[in-house]
Amino acid sequence: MLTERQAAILSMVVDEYVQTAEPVSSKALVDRRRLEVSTATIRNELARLEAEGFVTHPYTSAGRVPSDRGYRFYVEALMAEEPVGIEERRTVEHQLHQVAGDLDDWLSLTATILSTLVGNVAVVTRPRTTSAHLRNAQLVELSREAALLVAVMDDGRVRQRIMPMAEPSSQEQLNDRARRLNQMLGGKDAQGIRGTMADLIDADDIATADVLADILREQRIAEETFVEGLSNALRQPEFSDVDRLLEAVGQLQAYRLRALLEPAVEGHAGATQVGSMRVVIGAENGEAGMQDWSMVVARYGETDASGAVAVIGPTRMAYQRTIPRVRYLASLMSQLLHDVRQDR
Amino acid sequence: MLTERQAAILSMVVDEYVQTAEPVSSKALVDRRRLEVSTATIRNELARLEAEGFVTHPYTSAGRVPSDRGYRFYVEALMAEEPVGIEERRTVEHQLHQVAGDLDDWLSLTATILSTLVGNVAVVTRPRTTSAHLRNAQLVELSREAALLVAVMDDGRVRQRIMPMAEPSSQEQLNDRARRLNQMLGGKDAQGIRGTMADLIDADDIATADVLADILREQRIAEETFVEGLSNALRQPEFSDVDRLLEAVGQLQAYRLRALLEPAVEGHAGATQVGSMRVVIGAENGEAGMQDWSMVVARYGETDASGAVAVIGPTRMAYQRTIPRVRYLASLMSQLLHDVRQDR
DNA sequence: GTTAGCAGTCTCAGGCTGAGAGTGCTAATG
DNA sequence: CATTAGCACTCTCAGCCTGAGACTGCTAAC
Repeated sequence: MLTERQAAILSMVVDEYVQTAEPVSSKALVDRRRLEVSTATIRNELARLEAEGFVTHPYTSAGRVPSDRGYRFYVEALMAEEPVGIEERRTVEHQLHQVAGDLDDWLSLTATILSTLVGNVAVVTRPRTTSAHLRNAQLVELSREAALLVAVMDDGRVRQRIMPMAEPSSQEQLNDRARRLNQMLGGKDAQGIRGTMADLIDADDIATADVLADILREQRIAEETFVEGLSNALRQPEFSDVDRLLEAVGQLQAYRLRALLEPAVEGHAGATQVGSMRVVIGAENGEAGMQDWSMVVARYGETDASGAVAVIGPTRMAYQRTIPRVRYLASLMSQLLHDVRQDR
Repeated sequence: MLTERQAAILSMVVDEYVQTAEPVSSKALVDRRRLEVSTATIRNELARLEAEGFVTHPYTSAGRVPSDRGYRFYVEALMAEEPVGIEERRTVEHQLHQVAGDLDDWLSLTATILSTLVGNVAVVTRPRTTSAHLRNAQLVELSREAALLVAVMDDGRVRQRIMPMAEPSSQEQLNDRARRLNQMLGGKDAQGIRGTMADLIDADDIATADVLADILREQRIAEETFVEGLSNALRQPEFSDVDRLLEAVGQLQAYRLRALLEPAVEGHAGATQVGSMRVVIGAENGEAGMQDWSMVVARYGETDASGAVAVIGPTRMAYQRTIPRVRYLASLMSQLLHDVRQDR
């Protein structure tokens, strides 16, 4: 459907536009790419590409800009990925191993690294298990009437909650209570705990079990989603106008991003899979107000506990660079997660 | 030094300018405030105020704008605080009691609430103790070779760290180890733990104690500082220009805010105390690039564990509203913190 | 199929202008 | 002596215009 030359030209248009953010003229292509043909020939080809819907015209006498369809074709058929260099890898891995072992640190650092690598907003979500199980609960004395409940879950979350205690108790007594609860509730998910609650007699035990079930079920978008690099993204020329910029700041709130990410990870939407990754371009995500945004998403983790690593930015995005880098960081996260979860 | 009328006029200029964000003309004052004198009289007074440095002129034929000195005088002598209404209090307290008991939740929610209340960026820092003490440590089995160390500190922090274990151990054994460590290290600060380490023999005990000391000493700005309301602040007319806006986004990074807040809390800088609070106006903070920003800061907590609640925004800030609201939320936080820490 | 050439289209920066908003000063007033 | 009317003067700002420049699309020739 596209001749070889047309494909080559489309590819150049995308590359050029991604780099300069200016509509690409026939002259620019001939000059900068040293083509053997004249601008008129290019113009003819561009006109055909436009007829097929791969590029558009902002106005009569402006150069060409890739359309969503153009980007899509580019990503699927034309693009040569820019591999993650050795030096780049070394730096990233060094940074990641720098931080002490804590899942949260890794997630947030990964987002930061990815964001600087690609110059756009990076989002990393915490791995979600189909249903979290209690690994361990502890009670720490705060005062005679209140204790701090610390719950460790098998998805790596650690959550704390201040619990008023009906019956004043010492740390010794709290230890006993925790041991008892761990014995009865350990390894169970929220439903399992609720099921066991009938067997509990002590009021504080029941209250604690109740809170534990709550915590297991709880999902807080803000805490589950690590977003970094807002200011990186905002430096893009597409936001040189204040309204657009404010609009962007609004759209890039954690909870909105989460909503955007969800379908992409699940694989609805027009998203197409490219080497285990999903790339959603422009209006392909159905979201209103997000028609000019693209998203590159990779899952990481295993089937029973997986999260997503993603980059979000204007459709004019360096897909060549972004896609391999998202894939790379997702694979690193998979590895880290695997190490943490090994032989349970 | 200022006549009563001059003071009244200055006050009106501030009020008017805060509201409209437009330089205030003599006519605007007479019209909107129904003054009994003519615009010419006002002009004379304004000229005198300008000679004294309380207001300035952006250009020859523009109205007047308060200077830092003008705001300072206004805050200290003229302003009538706008009290926090009953209804407002009710909503805030309702929201705060809504969330489950966890210090982090309160801190972040407080920042969010404060930000919406005053329409600027709100910053809340975690209470810092002179030196944190270990309250309780737990070890949870992750795999045979790794455990999750969960440390609860007396400043309310709960921190986790994945620990590789030299000696493979079951949860039972980890429990024993935790009990032993709590006995020896409980209640100690980083220094105390390092002092006790000589008494430990087991390699894993030593490694764990080492990490605990680390955690106790550790201070992470990102985790200690809750910043909310960026997009609220950016809607202010002073950021109608993209460069300024981007500049603002850059300045409002957590680590920068922390640097800004520190001296204000300590009480260096030109900051002056107003009813247990500090108000830093414009260039009074020495920071370059922050000359157009003001800051209202209140400490909360007790002498041995205190944090700060603050609002940061353009010098054109509704001090009347902001100051009482910052004070109010700081007092709420003090109360919450007191409840958590009672009779230790 | 390619290309030179040209007319036509559209944007954009820069200059110009008149309206409008304010001020500062002066001289008159109570 | 404080106040005020009045006026000349200053400066901004939005709107308009314009010419340069950038491209395209088409035509006709190669």
